[in-house]
Amino acid sequence: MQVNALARDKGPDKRQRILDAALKVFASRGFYNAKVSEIAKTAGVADGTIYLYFANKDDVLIQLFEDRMEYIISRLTQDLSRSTGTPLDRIRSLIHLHVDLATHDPDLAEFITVELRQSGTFIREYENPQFIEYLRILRDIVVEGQRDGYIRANLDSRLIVRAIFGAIDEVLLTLTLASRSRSVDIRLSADQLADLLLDGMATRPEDGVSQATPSANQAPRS
Amino acid sequence: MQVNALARDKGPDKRQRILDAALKVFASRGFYNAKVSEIAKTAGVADGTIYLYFANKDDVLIQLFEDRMEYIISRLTQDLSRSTGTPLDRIRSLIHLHVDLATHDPDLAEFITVELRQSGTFIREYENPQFIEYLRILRDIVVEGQRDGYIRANLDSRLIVRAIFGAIDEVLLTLTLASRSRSVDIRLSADQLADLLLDGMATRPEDGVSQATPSANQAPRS
Amino acid sequence: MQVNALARDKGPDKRQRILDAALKVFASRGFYNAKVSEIAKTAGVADGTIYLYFANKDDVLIQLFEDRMEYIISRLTQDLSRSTGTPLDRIRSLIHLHVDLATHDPDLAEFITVELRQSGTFIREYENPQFIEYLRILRDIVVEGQRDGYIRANLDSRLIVRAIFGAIDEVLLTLTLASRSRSVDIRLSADQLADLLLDGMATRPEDGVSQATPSANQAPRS
Amino acid sequence: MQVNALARDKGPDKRQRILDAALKVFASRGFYNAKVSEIAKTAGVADGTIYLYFANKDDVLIQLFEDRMEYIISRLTQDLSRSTGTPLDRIRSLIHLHVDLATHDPDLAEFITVELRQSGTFIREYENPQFIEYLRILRDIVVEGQRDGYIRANLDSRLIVRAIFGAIDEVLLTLTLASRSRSVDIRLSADQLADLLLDGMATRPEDGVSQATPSANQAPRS
DNA sequence: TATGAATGAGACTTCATTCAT
DNA sequence: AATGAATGAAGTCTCATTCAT
Repeated sequence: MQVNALARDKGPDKRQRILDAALKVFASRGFYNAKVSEIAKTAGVADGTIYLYFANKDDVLIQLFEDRMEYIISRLTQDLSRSTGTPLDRIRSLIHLHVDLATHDPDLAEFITVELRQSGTFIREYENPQFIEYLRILRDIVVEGQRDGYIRANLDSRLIVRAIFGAIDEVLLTLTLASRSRSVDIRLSADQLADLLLDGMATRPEDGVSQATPSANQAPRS
Repeated sequence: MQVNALARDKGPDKRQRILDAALKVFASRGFYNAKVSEIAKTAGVADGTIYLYFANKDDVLIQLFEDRMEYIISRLTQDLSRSTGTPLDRIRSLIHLHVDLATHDPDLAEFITVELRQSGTFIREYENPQFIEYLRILRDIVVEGQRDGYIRANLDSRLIVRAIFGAIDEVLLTLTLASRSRSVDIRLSADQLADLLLDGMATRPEDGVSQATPSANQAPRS
Repeated sequence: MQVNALARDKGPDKRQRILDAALKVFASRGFYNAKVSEIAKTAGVADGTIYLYFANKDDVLIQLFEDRMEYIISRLTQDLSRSTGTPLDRIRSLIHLHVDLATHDPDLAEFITVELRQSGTFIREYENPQFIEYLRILRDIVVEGQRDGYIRANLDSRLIVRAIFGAIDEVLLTLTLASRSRSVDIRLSADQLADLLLDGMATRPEDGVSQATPSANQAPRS
Repeated sequence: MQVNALARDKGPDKRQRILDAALKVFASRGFYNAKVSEIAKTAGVADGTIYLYFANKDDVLIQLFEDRMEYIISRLTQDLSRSTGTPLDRIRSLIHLHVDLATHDPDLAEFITVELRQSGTFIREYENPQFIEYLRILRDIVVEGQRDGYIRANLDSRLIVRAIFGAIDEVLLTLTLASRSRSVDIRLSADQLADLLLDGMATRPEDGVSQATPSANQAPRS
């Protein structure tokens, strides 16, 4: 009788199918150029069906955000809980996770990267709780790192967090767009990005004449 | 210089008045929610007049980009030519310039920050030459810095450039949105951001006692 | 009698439950703003069930009309057969019956009053046989009254019928809408309305100083 | 420059053309079945043009009401100011006016007759000020007539007003619909309706065998 | 050049109706 | 007989763009 509970009759749940389709369409056209009818066609449902699961087009965007951010956060939480390293190690993990996610799901990367910006302008009142949660997780690591002496305490933790996020975000956007044409060594990029953010771009005395290899750049743990 | 301060009725240039109006409207509503008629009203011209200077709404966006990026690049070129320091100093200057610009023209900051992202999706074929030029300038500094040993050569220069831009961009977005409510010490942020990108967030041996952290907590490195 | 008082789950008759629900919804929203799904919910059935009993939404309206008009006509026939008075007395009875019905079932009053008008425009081809029957009954009384000298024969009987109906209809609409807010003495209104239609509003010689009481107004008084 | 003031460039004002078209379409299809595009086509304008003059479809209905009721009220006021007779004479004038109007503009008659009912349900919050004004004018006459002994004071003036309006309204609706097929002597109907409402339908002693002529029925005769 | 009323394509959304279960 | 998720036709309304003045 009640097919609501599990609802796995036709593929992986119609709501999920619609969200998947929306991700694809939003990523390729952008939210405003995406037509509801195109999402419907991509999802293999009728136009009206979308309105059985979502209040309107905006709501599709919002729920898609929440759905994907939730997934990202759960993956992040998993990875971090497994990580036994220093806060710096964990930030490196976080960067790798992002790069991995973007590699496996370029649409998601582009979507998050492009549309997240608009959410400031688009729906000013929408507070985007999942993204705030994401920033909070990252900030907790930074604060812990500052407390324990791994991270410079004279830097504002919120600024660090934003800088990290911005750098990752932009690099991912570039890589994603680039990888659509030519292949890029994304894993290498992750390491370099982590090096840059953790150790800075300036050379150091101990770097010697011929700069150290990436691995050698890591916080000295001899 | 900006002449929109006076903006007499038959203003300095109708085209410029329209661009100024577009900046204001795009910043507050976003490109897609901005109505041509609102730009016209803000500029004090008739709707049709806009089409005497611009091919269409997209073209207003593009020309606004070019106009503002040109201005930014010219400011940047000036600042850099004046600067006699190392490439690292010049990057620090660049960061300060951005923060200054954003402080003086929050609309511009929000516009660039938000709409630039879309230009990837929005007009895929539009190559955004001014932005490319901007990245080129920054990259030249980085490459020079790597050649002269100021910047770690094992980092991909394009990645460095993107990371710098992403970090600045995100921090500016945050600061701009935040400053609309509460006042923020933006100049301090510029310095910290430069410290972070140039020197990294990890503490170093030579950081010594000065750091405000419990020295005992510092990453064990013996 | 109305059985919707109890309306057990497998109620008296699903068709009747739907009609009762439709009356409620049509009265409160009007036919065009009423949603089939709302009727279904009110009736406690599934949307699709309605189409087992009715061809479409229009058909619900039509059958509801016929159902209620049939009821009104049967009540009317009863009352009139019981009445031994003159045609004028019977018209007075008819007016009272209407006012009584409207008092006991405001939804019905509003529904008939508002939606009947549309049936002229709405479904031009629908002849509304029950309403025609209603008018025929009223007309028979009038014609009889004219034949027997109770009613002025120089007035067109169809016009009299329409005028009576129109006056009742409008007064009921007003009373119904008004009574939803404040309480109104509806029975008194029925008497006055009958006085007006039967004896006219102009004073008469015999009315004397203190106008005649309603009961004294009854004709004939030769 | 400003063509707004007079705006008589293209026929009798575009707003008026749209209202005229709306009247025609609403009368023939009813409000809910009327399509905005049909109004536009009938008016000879583009769909979008309608939204330059009206906020939405509902607004067209409301403004049409106000426009036409204003016209009716102005005609009514003229006629009544010219009339030197008793309140009863003036009510007779009012009835004649209505019948004349309906004769000359059947669409208007049908529109007012059918759609006015819905305005109770349709837009409950809309108070329909013009109609209220109309009722007020009629009621003033009735109250004056009661004060001066022409109209029976034991009848509630509001009820009289509603009964008069209802009777006129219904008779007009019938006549209008009927006259679309066969020709009807409408002027005669006006007289008879006035006789009925003013003097009632019951015969009177003085009516004698061959009922009194309309003119002889006029009050007062004390 | 400038205007701004007018245009009309096209998007979102609703909801009566269907049909597989 | 009953369900209610799904359908998709169709309507309202927006707004970039045009063009007669």
